[in-house]
Amino acid sequence: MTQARRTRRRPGGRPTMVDVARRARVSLKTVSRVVNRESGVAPRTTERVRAAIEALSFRRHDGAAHLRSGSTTASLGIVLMDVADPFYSLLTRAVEEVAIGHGFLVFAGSSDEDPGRERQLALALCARRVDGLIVVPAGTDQRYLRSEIAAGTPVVFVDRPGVGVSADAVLVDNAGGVRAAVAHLAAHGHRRIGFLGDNPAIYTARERLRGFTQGVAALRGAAPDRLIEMGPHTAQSVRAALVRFRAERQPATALVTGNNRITVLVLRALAALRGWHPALIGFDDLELADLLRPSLTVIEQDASALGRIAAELLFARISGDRRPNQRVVLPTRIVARGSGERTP
Amino acid sequence: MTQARRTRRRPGGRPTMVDVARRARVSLKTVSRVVNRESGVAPRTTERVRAAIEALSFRRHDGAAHLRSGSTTASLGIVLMDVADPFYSLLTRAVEEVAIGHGFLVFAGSSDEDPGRERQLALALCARRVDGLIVVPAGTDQRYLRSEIAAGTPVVFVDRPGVGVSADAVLVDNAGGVRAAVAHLAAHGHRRIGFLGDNPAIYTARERLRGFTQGVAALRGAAPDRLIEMGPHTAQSVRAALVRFRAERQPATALVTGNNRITVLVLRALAALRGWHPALIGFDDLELADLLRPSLTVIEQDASALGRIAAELLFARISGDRRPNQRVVLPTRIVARGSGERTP
DNA sequence: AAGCGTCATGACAACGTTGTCATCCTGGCC
DNA sequence: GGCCAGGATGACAACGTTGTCATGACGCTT
Repeated sequence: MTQARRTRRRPGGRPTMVDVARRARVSLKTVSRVVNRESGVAPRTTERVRAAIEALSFRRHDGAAHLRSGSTTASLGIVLMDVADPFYSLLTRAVEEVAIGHGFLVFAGSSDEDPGRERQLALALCARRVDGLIVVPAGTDQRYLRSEIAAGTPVVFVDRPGVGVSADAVLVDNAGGVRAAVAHLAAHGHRRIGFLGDNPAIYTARERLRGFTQGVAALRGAAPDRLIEMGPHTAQSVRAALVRFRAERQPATALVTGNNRITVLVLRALAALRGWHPALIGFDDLELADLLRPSLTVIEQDASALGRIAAELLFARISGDRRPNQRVVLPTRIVARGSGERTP
Repeated sequence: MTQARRTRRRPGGRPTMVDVARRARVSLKTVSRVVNRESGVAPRTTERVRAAIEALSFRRHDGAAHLRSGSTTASLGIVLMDVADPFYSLLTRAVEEVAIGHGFLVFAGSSDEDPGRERQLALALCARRVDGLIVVPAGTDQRYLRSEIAAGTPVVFVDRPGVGVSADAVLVDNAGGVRAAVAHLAAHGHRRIGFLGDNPAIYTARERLRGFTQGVAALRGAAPDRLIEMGPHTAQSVRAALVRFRAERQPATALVTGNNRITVLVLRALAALRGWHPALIGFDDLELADLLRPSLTVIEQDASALGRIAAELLFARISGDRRPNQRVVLPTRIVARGSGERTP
């Protein structure tokens, strides 16, 4: 009964290897061996330990194991703009898929474009000793990651490059995508093309604007300056921009939108603004794009590939890859469905 | 120079409190006090320690701190079907929002409707000693969570109830939503209503089917049995079902779909199957639903509220709430936009 | 001058686990 | 019978941190 009392673990707490050891009448170390499937434990002993583990529903404390062995925490951190945004949720899923394949778990957090929150999240993840970090930069300064990288936590930037740190980056050819969209519209006879972009503080918004400017510059006789309206956008700002684009001496006959959210706002505004039907190409695909009338032509970017490649790069770094930092740029693709093929 | 050698930490590793202590010429404990903002450290000492922390870019190892103090790991786990599914990504975001408010981070993982993966993920999260678990059950048996709950890790089921365990659950009134949809269609004159549901192995699919059966039973003279087709669905199976529904002696004049994915498949199939325009109500909203023609009437469920309430319940448990297990059921709402108001 | 309270600081153990090394037992060999 | 190889097992330290308690210095009271 003394034995019984010693065996009883404090209620509410979880059993430890010591509890298991007592119950199986072996030493702590033998339990450790069984748990870690080390060789050199007699079958009968293994059996006893297994039974004790089962009876107490013991589960090893991974954190303690990691602390002692100094090995990996088998976890990744990912800081992105918004887990609920379809683009980033696809990206996250792809990262998770790769992580699971390596037996890793994923900590995810949304920065909401707030540089402070980005930093706070990233550093909190480092404090938990994640083995690697995937970051969609929100701020314009990632120097705070320098020491983490120096300390051995690899970082891969995705969708946008990090600033002030040298690390890998996996990006999309934003400018090229918009250039192609402009060329596509031009091929269908458009010369007056409007652009509604996101907040130019965001890298991708700047790049897409750059692509637009380049694309339009390549067209003879197209002067776009007045047909550009950068965000952040609301239903009102989009509507106002469209009204303006239409009221121009030579109204816009086609539009390019800088991201999903803006595309949706434009579609709604156009529906309300009856009687004007400019051609339209949106950046990034939408679930129901093919079911709209006319169905929506888009610049497709592969969020899954972005996440997958970033994760693979990260795992390469985690397993010791010391090659110079890479910058991978994924192509985009125009998916022609109708809205981009209307003629002026 | 002996000092210098002793101060130098092994390259690649992260500095520890001992390293900081040596550099600041104080004891380990004093560093701990400064890091944790404990009172009773002289300003000059605090300053020296701060400087050393800065110089070494020391960051506390949260895992070690948790291990020693036995306190919370300040992390939550969430196991759901698919992070990339808009419904679940909204839910995840809501959970994350509540978690951030408590200073917690979130581990997320997708089960993909695989019971084995659900179990593996959930137990892996427990092995990391998350302070609480939010689970969307994929399998039909969550008994494996009993010991975890007993050991003090609270679990909240969301979207679907757990089986074989007593724990809180936050659900949606699936049956009620579909009943309301059927009533809505009936009010517009429909008596021949078809239902395309998901795999009946899934709780929500069963509940929605139940609501459909109840709703139709409440209509005089409506005999639906032949107008039900459960999944899992593909483009082909949906098309076949629609062809059948239309070929009936009394063809269906209205449809209810059991989830987003099926709604989209039905919309595509109907677009291809020209000339037939049944009324349609889909379960769960879609981003562009209002931009379709006719725009889509849906049974709206509040994924954010689901996640928020589940997380709040979980935090209540984490902070010691011992009230009996709760089952919260959130209402749904019919959002009438056009497709559900067509007359036969 | 002795005594005492307060403040700043440090020594040491402990959290749950794993790595290193020592010990013990068994059986085979000479 | 003595010796040794090798297998099974355990004792102990250590991972990086925090809680407990002890220590020493200082200033104040009597």
